[in-house]
Amino acid sequence: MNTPTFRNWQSVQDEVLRRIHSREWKPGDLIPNETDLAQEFGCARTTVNRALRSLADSGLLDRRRKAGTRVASQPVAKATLNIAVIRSEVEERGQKYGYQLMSRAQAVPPVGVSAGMATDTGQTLLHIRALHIANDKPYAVEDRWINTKVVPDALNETFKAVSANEWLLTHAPYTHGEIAFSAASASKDDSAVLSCPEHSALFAIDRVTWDGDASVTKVRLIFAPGHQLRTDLK
Amino acid sequence: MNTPTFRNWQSVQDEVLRRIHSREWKPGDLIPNETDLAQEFGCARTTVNRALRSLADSGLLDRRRKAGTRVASQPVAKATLNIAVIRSEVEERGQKYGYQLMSRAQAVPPVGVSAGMATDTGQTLLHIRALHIANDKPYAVEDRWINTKVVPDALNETFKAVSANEWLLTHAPYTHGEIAFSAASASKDDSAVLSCPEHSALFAIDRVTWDGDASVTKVRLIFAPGHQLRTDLK
DNA sequence: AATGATTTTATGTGCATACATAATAATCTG
DNA sequence: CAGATTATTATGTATGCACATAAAATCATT
Repeated sequence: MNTPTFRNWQSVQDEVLRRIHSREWKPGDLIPNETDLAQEFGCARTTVNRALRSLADSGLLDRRRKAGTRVASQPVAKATLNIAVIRSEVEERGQKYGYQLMSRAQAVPPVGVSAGMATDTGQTLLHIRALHIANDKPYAVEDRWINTKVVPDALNETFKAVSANEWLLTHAPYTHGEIAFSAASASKDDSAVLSCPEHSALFAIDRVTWDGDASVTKVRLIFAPGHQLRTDLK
Repeated sequence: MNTPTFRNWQSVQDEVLRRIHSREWKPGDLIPNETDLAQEFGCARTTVNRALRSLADSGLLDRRRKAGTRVASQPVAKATLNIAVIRSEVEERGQKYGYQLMSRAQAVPPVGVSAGMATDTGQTLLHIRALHIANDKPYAVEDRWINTKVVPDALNETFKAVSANEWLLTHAPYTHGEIAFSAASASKDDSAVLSCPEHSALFAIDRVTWDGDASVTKVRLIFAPGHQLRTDLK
């Protein structure tokens, strides 16, 4: 009986996955090199490379030049979160989106913020507080500082109709950023805005984005009780 | 003056990124097709393809056959979380890892669990509760149900020395899973184990993994107060 | 004008080949 | 024998070419 041929990289990937999964290739095992696999599968090495590279990207294989390819002994599960605009996020749940600006002011931020944004301690930033609403119920509070040295146009925007969350995406490009997820206890203010008991456990996202070595914005999103951030695991 | 040539896909990618970032190509814009870019950059179309495909993977470009490639109008930021074994997670922070099994029993789970795992309502599962410790302080509580129909070997394992978190990774492969992050209020039990006030806001991770259409395990991890899950944004 | 068939076009992929690069293994040298 | 040098090897990538495929655009037909 002959080995069937694998004509495309997807099917090669599937076969490799099958072998890993069936424990034919166990975690930590060295698998055959690309040339041998190509011969076995009846395809070009390029095709095998594509399949294996993709699996390595997703953390299932460890590859090193000369050392070869082995099945990851601790397959690091990678969960990819799509951080979308809040309006899209709400609408994707089939809910009606609403938005309300709570405050907008230029101010010198607390040191925690200026430190996180690497701005001068005395530098004035634009401070926005707003509420995102889903089906007429509070969804999340946005507390944001904008570096107007980097995004001067923000000063001409009222943020009454369009949220800073959305406006910045299309008006202020960024090169990279950091994001952190945590749990926060509802402050008196939070509880009032989100209409929940004080000290409720709330899900929080903190994010800072950068344009090169200058910070663009720092935002904290605090979600209404019960909020979950979910995704698939591969 | 001549356009410099871009000899590898990384530099092509960098150049494309530069153009997007400099707003030469704005969100929503259609960019030149691969053939034209290849000519402009002085490289093969394959190379351009590699660069653009990679950018599309990371969500910065939208590509459709015949329709062409355009800059994503709402660049969905993708945050990739590496969900590692807790021990590695702790050790990577330079802290000493400790582990303690709290309970291990076969039991019929509450309906919430059997529903989430799609097991029969009456089916007995293996229930593990354990504490993960960092620098001698409580780090996270693990509350786990294991489907012994899928992983019978788990019945022969005491989980006294090795955590289920770790054991399962090397002994029970999975094909896919779901993961959710949320905030939880500390129960009386949680607060005792994690030595924190009752009703503290705690960060929680819920995860279910599957082997084909059978669930392998369902776990809830509740972290000590102040825990953050952080990653870079691209 | 609505419908359906056909053409065109941009991306998607496979292959053979060549060379680059990193990391290990083997060898040489003082 | 330690340390430096060189060879070997597996992956990484660039290229030209061919063909596949999805989807938009066009044309033909009713």
